[in-house]
Amino acid sequence: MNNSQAEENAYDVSAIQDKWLPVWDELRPFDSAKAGDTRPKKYVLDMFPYPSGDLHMGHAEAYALGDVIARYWVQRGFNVMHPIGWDSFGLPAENAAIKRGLDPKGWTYDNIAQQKSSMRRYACSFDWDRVLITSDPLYYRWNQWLFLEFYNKGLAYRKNSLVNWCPSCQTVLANEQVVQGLCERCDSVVTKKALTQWFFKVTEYADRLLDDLDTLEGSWPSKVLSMQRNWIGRSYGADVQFVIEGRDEPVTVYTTRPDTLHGATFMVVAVDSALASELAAEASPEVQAEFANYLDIVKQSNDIERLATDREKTGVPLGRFAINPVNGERIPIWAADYVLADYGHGAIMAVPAHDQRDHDFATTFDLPIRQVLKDPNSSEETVLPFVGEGVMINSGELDGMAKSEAIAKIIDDLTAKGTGKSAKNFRLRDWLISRQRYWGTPIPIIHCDDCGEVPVPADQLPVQLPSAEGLDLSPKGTSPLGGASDWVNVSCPKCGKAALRDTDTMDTFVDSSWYFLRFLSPKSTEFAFDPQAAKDWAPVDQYVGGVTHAILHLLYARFFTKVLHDLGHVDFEEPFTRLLNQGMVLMNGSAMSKSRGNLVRLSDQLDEHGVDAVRLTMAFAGPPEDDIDWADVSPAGSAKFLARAWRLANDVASDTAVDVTKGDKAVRKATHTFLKEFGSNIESFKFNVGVAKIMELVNVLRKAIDTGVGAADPAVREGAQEVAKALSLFAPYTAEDMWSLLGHSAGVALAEFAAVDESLLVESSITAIVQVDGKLRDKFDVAVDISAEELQALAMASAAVLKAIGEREVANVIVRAPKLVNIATK
RNA sequence: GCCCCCAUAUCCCAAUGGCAGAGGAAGACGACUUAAAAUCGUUUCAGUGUCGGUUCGAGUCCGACUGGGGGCACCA
Repeated sequence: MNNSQAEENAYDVSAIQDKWLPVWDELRPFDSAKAGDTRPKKYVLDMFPYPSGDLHMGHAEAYALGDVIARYWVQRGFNVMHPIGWDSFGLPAENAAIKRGLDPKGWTYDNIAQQKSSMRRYACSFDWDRVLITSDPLYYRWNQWLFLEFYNKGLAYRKNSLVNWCPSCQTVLANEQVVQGLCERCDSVVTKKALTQWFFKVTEYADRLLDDLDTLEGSWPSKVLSMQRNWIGRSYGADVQFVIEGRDEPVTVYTTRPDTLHGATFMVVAVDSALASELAAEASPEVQAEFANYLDIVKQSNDIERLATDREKTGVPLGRFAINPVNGERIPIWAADYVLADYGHGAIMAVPAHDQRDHDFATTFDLPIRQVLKDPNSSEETVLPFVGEGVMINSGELDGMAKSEAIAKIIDDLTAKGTGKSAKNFRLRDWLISRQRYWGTPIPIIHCDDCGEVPVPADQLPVQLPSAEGLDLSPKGTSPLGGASDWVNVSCPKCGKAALRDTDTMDTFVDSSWYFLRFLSPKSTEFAFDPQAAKDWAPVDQYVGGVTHAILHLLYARFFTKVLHDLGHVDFEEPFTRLLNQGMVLMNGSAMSKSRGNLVRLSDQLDEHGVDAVRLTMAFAGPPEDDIDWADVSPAGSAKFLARAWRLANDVASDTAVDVTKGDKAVRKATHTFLKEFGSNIESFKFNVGVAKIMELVNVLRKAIDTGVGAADPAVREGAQEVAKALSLFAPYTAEDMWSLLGHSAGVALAEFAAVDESLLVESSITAIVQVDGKLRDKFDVAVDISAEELQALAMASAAVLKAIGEREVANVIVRAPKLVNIATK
């Protein structure tokens, strides 16, 4: 193209990008803290990124979709807070630093700068005055403050227990970070190690975390709700006490099936529990030796082996006996690894006739099996184990009862005798938060020989991370901070004697559990977050992020919010009112990730198609929660459409001052039909449908210009303006340039949509359809206010309809005036 | 093993229980062009995974099945 006229009329992606970025930097359309802003407030939040490199296709999708929502509400007249930050502590920075011999800090902040610059180019509608970086002392100081708030409430505590240990990362892991027995980060087989570690008492909030999910029904994806429910895993049953021969204290077991108590023929305790060791210690030397040997074998196995479903049951008898409280029967006690030490009481009553695992165990070791339920629907002998609903047998006065009746009765009896009570248990465990690594928030506790655990006084916060210089960061099972002797050795805040800092750092999920509150006042040195700002803005109205965080992050953030509520810091109990989970971006069916290689590079896509086309493609590909296979979509097609839309603005031949209400009615109707539907499409996350509606309107306007009312008709200007505004959600550069071509000053992102003129949408006639037995037989135009009788008469007069009815007798006529008549025949 | 979600044209996807097609991609044809690209226009393409049920009427609701995806899983 060498003709200057043609150049002026060409849609030039990179020129448009270069033109508008600096203008926006000046205009700052997304500042949310302007003095005197009276617009209603809305808080839209995208999950903040981990700065592991430049932005990738996954970020591009997430931020494109978050932007659609944030920009939409701005153009609906809201003051939208849409902040961004970086979740910048964590192992990848540390591992990269070790590999390259760099400070994790340098690597992290370089990546942040890179991502920030890419976000600017990507035209994210972030409020750049509200940035936070979790590895800044300004931020993590408040992690420490929160830790101490939790500590003072008894919600942060240290205990020695068997914990998940990743031998490769050389650190402990939370339960949530162990996936199928593997480390979620490096896929190493996780082992168990007895260590003294810090925990947050999530279990104290288990009931509320579960019950309050009901309040999110309809506002969060049902998938996330069910994943959280599964994870918390509440079950109801009973605690039952068994007297142990030769032991003063009885042993309590938890069961969900107290109705089967008469069928308990042995007891099993977790081999790695303190109870098992204690019981074995009083047994014969042979038993002790056998037990010790078995415990050794179990300790050497890992979860992968332990969880293998087809594995044969193992265990050893402890030579001890328990007394069944309902029938006085003497039953043997075994130790086995299929019973978990940290669930319930680490001991079970085994009912082999009605539990698959107990049945397997009894079969393996030839233990007695007693049936106490029979299948009421089968006259034949019940196949054991029978776990369905049945009728009680062999159970004394319970005989003949149904399950629920028997459960109620036995709990009453046990309670009366003081040998049991109803109980519930959770799958959820307390959250292990200490990590033996460098790049994280130091735990603000000092250990003193005399005073024990001493919290760092509030006025001494933050406990700053010492410089990585001179520290050996390589994983060795204890925190690298232990090597910073100047840092570790302090005097006790209580007694002044020599004491040591806690050298562990916090799980980075602590950082992300409350960051949405920090955005309210990200620079405050006075508060973690400004309480007044929390009243004004929080909770988050719309949260956007990947389903990968369905359990971990979202559960922890909910927990934090509830604790903060109970501590009086916030007046709400759920952090995220609405949640949108976007899918993943795939290439030919494969996930793109750092470990598997980024099959498609975002920067290449942006260079090739432009920012707008990539963003539009993300929104148009399909429902946001579905995965996008990049091989199935067409960013080139998006670019083509954007050029087509842009040319409309270029073609409009009327003035900004023109009275659009004088425009062509049919074109105006198309525009206002669009306006009516577009908003609800966006609000219900049907972005793909919203884009299709824009395309439809563009097609109408194209036709109007080329072969219809012409480029000068005011209705064409009106339509083109609304196209520019709507396109601003998806393709901000193109939209801004269109807005400029249409004669407006910069800032289409702040231009509110026109109000729908309902009078344009009123139809005078409509196409009525006539079905015979549900099949379409005729259609004709009728007045919208036609009566049912008239419409039926018209339908019955139709030759096509009469032919379809033929000789049959009409049984029923359904009339839904003015749209439909259905004639049912016999 | 238990629980949840999904299945529409060659592909990606639309369709308050009421005409299966909004939109896009790919394909074909035409206009413009010396030609191509770009652009504009026209156009082809399925009865909705299978079986059964509810209904005047089912892609949509219910049940079973098949296929795909996801969650939980030795949690007593």
